[in-house]
Amino acid sequence: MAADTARNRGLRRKPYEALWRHLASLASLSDQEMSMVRQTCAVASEVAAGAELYSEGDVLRKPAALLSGWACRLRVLADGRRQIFDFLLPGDLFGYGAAGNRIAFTSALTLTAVRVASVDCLLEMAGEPDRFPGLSRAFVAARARQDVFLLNHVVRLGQQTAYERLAHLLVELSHRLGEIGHETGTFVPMPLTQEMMGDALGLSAVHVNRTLKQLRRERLIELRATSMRVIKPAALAAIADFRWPLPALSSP
Amino acid sequence: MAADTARNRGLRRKPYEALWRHLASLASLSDQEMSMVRQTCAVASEVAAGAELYSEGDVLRKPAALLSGWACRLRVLADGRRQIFDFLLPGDLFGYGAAGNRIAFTSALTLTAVRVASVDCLLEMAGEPDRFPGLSRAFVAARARQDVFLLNHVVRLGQQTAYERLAHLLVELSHRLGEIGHETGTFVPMPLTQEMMGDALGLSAVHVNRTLKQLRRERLIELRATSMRVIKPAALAAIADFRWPLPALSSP
DNA sequence: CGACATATTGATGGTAGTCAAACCTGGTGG
DNA sequence: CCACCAGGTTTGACTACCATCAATATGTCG
Repeated sequence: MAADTARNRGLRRKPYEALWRHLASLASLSDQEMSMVRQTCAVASEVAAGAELYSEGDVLRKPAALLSGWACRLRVLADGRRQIFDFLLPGDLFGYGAAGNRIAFTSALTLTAVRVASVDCLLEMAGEPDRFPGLSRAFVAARARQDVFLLNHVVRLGQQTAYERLAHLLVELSHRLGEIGHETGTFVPMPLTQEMMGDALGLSAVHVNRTLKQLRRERLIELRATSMRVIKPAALAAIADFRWPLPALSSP
Repeated sequence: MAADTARNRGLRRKPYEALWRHLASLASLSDQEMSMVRQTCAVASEVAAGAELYSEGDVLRKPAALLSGWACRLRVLADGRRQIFDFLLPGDLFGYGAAGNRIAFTSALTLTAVRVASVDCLLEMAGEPDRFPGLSRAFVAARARQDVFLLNHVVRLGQQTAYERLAHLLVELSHRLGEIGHETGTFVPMPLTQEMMGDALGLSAVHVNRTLKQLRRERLIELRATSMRVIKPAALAAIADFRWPLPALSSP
């Protein structure tokens, strides 16, 4: 099984670890809330790589979390060009609309085999800020975080060179992986193909390849088949004009 | 109808007309709600061109509507490069965060002199879906609309050529102006300089100029100093792979 | 092993950036 | 009234970044 090899290589992780770490990084959760998060992750389903999680125009009925594996939100143009809006990493929430909206404005596609858990019940809890302030704030922050990533993405695409774009994407992913327990400076998962990076960054796969080569030559990163190591995070961040953390979020 | 003469002259619109038309295009409003919208617009303040409406990181305390004039949301990079995320047109709401978030992730800048009205009270009404379903749905839809514009913007920047990007932007603006009473096919306001278009589309002002020239040569558009006429909307939309209207929004 | 996807490298061309100069146009003030 | 100026537009010449096409590795899985 692909899932086994992937897990054996890295640390053996509990099914709930990514979601738990992710939410905890967004707001402090009560014992009860943490317990609910763990319970939620107990029931998960496997989805193969390359499958559609939902499609543009769908009614969003099934809020969910990614427990393992990667996915992306994207749009496919009439002539087959693809634009990836953002990547979904383990621990990320998806499939719930902003502020009452229930229609998907993008499609979502798995990039690797993934494990998915429904978070219906967490989302309902988050709707009661008085009883569950932690979860409530975490869900608001999760959405805000996604909005910020999208704005950063616009800046990458509009203003940065291929070199800067790639640096920016890699630091961003590195930081996000850090939040779910992968220490920066070590080898972390990187299952994206160069074509996927190209579809996200508005570059051809060939040019992604050449640019990665340059980053490697300069000893800023090190690449393996499905993992990566950021050697000089600060240098990469400087190249990319990368900003982290998110602007502080107000409490409701 | 008073609106007709106003439209023909291109000026002398009622202060509330743009906001009223905009909200009405998003949801049907009750008489009471419409009356409140008009009252809200009775108190407005003038802001000069080039002023900051709010700044990245600010706490959003003053939800407002643009009654006249244009503005934009943007970010300025460390080295002075600017990326415009979207344009605010008369009738547009701004300065209220998504889903409980109260921090501005972008700055907002006026591009012309504008008139602004606080919509605090409308926003509060929108928070009571049972009493004010129309306003409530309109505010949700307004936010969803902005999200869709941002996603479209990513596609423009990532996948389209300068020619396509400009066509896409112009059709989008043309449609939005249509919603607030400027008939497509006639001369409509276009106060953007070529530099502003470039900052939005990730192009140099010089290249915007050349590309506009091409669109004019092909008799797709006609440009005056501060106004524009889209001669062949369908052709422009085809070039840009433009999609309208928004995906239908579900009722709450 | 053979089929297939992905990565790598080279050669070539087109799209769009940069630099620079000229040209409007509307506003200001002598 | 005209000179002047600032900001915006237009055009040309040159450059560079990145796409495309093509061919070869490398790797993975049935």
